[in-house]
Amino acid sequence: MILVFKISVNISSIKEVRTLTKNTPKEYYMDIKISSFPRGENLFMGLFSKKKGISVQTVRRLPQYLRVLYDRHAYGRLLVSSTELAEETQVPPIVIKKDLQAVGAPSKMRAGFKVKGTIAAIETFLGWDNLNKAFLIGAGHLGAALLGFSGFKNHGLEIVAAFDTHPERVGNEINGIHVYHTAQMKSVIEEKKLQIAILTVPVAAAQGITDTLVACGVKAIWNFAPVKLNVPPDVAVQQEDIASGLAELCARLKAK
Amino acid sequence: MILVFKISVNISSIKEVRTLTKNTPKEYYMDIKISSFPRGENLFMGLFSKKKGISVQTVRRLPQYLRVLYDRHAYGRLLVSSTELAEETQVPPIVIKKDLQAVGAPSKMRAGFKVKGTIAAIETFLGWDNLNKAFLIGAGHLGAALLGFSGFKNHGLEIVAAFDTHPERVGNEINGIHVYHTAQMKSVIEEKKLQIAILTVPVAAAQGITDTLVACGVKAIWNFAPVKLNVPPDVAVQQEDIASGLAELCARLKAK
DNA sequence: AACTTGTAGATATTTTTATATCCATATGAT
DNA sequence: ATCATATGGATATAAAAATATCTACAAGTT
Repeated sequence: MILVFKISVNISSIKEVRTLTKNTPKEYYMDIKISSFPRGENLFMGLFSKKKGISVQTVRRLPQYLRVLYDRHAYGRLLVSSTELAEETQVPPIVIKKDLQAVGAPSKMRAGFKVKGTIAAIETFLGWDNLNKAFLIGAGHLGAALLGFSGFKNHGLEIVAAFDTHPERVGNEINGIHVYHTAQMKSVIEEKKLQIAILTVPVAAAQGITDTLVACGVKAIWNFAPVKLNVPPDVAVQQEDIASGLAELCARLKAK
Repeated sequence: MILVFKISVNISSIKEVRTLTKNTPKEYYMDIKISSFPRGENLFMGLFSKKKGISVQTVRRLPQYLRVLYDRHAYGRLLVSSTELAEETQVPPIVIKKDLQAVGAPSKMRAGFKVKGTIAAIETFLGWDNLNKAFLIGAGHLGAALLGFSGFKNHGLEIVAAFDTHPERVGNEINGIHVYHTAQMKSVIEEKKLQIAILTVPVAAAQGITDTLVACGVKAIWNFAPVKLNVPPDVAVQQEDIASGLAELCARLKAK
């Protein structure tokens, strides 16, 4: 059997072999790496197939799509195309297509994605189709802002308790959520079987409270304090850092 | 001149040529793509050199480093290694090293990065070494939280005015910042020559206010409303979306 | 003085993410 | 009925970002 290779190389990849003595005639070589395969007809297809998970970036974009989908659903629309979603979200249509395909959104050829099914697919993927009970620590301005945001109920999150140490805050209700003293945290967490914590306390208090949370068996912490928290590997920490966004804005502003 | 090529190929890349007639003997070929070059000695070095900008991810990490650096500086430390920064920030040391090299942070071989110089390099890069005047629209809970955050002055941002439409908010002072009525926005912006807007208004109002901002010549909008804003290309919009973080947390939680 | 070690510096490689291309198909227009 | 067209599906390519490797060096240790 004769194998005929069609090779096209970029001449700049040629390297001179280290000449040990001055009189040796020069030699050259280059390294070759295969990184792509002819479409479809490869003799050894499937050898390199590896299933991938869904990327973090995709996950972060899903809520945007969801908002548009809710809107279209409210208007009775049955289908929505990636092009249309792109106009609303300013995310490129190809990215949207791939994102939705990744979460298994149902579609109809040449027409678009099915609104209802796509909503369901995203909500299921994120676990937003049933409510998780969460609680908040630190009922200051930011904490109050989060407690006042009713949208969380559409996002699978129900904040059922808040904690603080300030005497003038303890005992209050914010948006119908009772503010307990932090000292009661352990008993309330265990009584209500809470697993998701929202941390909006000052930096100095964050790690100490985190240790308590971990001891209480909390499995997820949404941290708004600008410090990295030390937790055991089975606890998920989601870090929100306002300064990151500002830095990005400043860098973009400077670039102009 | 003789060129000697040393070629090593992965056999799975071989493809069969489409045989047009049944009797033609089979042929095979493969495509070759050069994607790496021998270290240092390439004959055509520099041909492909293209200077790259600093990545978005790097920019977003810079504030974290800055916090640790401020702390070390306060303790009188002169040098800090990427390893040490890694412990505090939980960012891999190699990433830190590359990030700091990218902004041109000064260092000392075998000892680490110079604390003072690195702070200066980051602050200069982000433009945080001199104050930009900003204003905030929407003095609700979230707005008040941002107005109350004194840390912005370390981040090159000085909020000098706030706007709202609620009668009970207009005329107040929050953390020393006066709340004007939104109707006065145009005149105050022009009088104080403001270019950076922080948008913490409800979704329904966001685009309308944005149009006004653009008309007033605002060049940067930090948007906390969960909608994409339509702006001309010369205006920078930085989108903060609380739901993205929540989605990421939920996905991580589900993966466990 | 010779050796060990931890670090930045430079580059290479891998992984992840985004974008492009091509195709089959369903829809609507002609 | 035929055709043009917009779309998802599948795949390929490119770009961005993370991670790994190797070297030179300076500071300590023996």
